[in-house]
Amino acid sequence: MRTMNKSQIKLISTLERVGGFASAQELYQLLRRDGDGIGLTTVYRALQSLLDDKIVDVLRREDGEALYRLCGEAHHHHLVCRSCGTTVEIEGSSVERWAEAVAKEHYFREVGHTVELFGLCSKC
Amino acid sequence: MRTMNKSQIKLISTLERVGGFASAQELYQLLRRDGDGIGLTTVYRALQSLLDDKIVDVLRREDGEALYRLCGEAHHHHLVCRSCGTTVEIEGSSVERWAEAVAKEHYFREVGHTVELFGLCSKC
DNA sequence: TTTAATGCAAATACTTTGCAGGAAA
DNA sequence: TTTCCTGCAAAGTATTTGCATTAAA
Repeated sequence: MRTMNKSQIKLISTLERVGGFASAQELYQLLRRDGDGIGLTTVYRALQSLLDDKIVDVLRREDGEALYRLCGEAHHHHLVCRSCGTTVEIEGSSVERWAEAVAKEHYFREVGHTVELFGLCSKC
Repeated sequence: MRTMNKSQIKLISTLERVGGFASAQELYQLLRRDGDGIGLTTVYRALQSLLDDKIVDVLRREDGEALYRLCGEAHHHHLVCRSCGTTVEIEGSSVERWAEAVAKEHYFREVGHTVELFGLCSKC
């Protein structure tokens, strides 16, 4: 069985609290605000472990910053407003199947995909 | 009409030569290899202008580095080997339609999308 | 004691900015 | 001259790593 240390557990519960996805820097700020004396390095290292153990997923914001979220829930993608940041979760089963097919066609293995939509929401 | 300076033109032709997408750092290296004395700053600034003028598109590599490519050509996506970097261009008309539909459904405007597949190619 | 976890500081890598010199109009 | 372009150096941001200390087993 997997071992899981305190920092990793803290990060998991913070990610649960956040509900969606958050960057390492944001998670760090949230924990510090809660009075936790955790260091930034530890946050990065714990996220890396969680990533290796496939407990969290990573994707990139438009500015290149890494965003982490818990896996396990139905895999979905996001429609993000590039002005105010509003995020809508979207379903993408058809995309999933398409990605699989393309990978197979080109003899690629272990294929993951990045599908994110960015635009302006109705308010912006 | 849009003005376009020498650096911007150099970058456009380099991007044409590359055929696909390339990072600012890569474009800089390519130009230097050709004996061009261009500076990295200028590469970044020219790319930013081309981006503002919607001459180029930007997407993110898995490690967060920005990749630029010319717009206008048939819009397609890529299947990238995360080990050796081999890139296969893939067609994605179904994805295009899906993205459009999702955007409309949520009243989003000016929606662009990022769809990239990363995996291991047959050689790796 | 032996191993794993932590934090600080330093190092990386990409990108942006301030500023002064140079080219172009 | 006046405006735009350029590059160097410095600053900024996210992330990683070396190392010594501490906590845990």
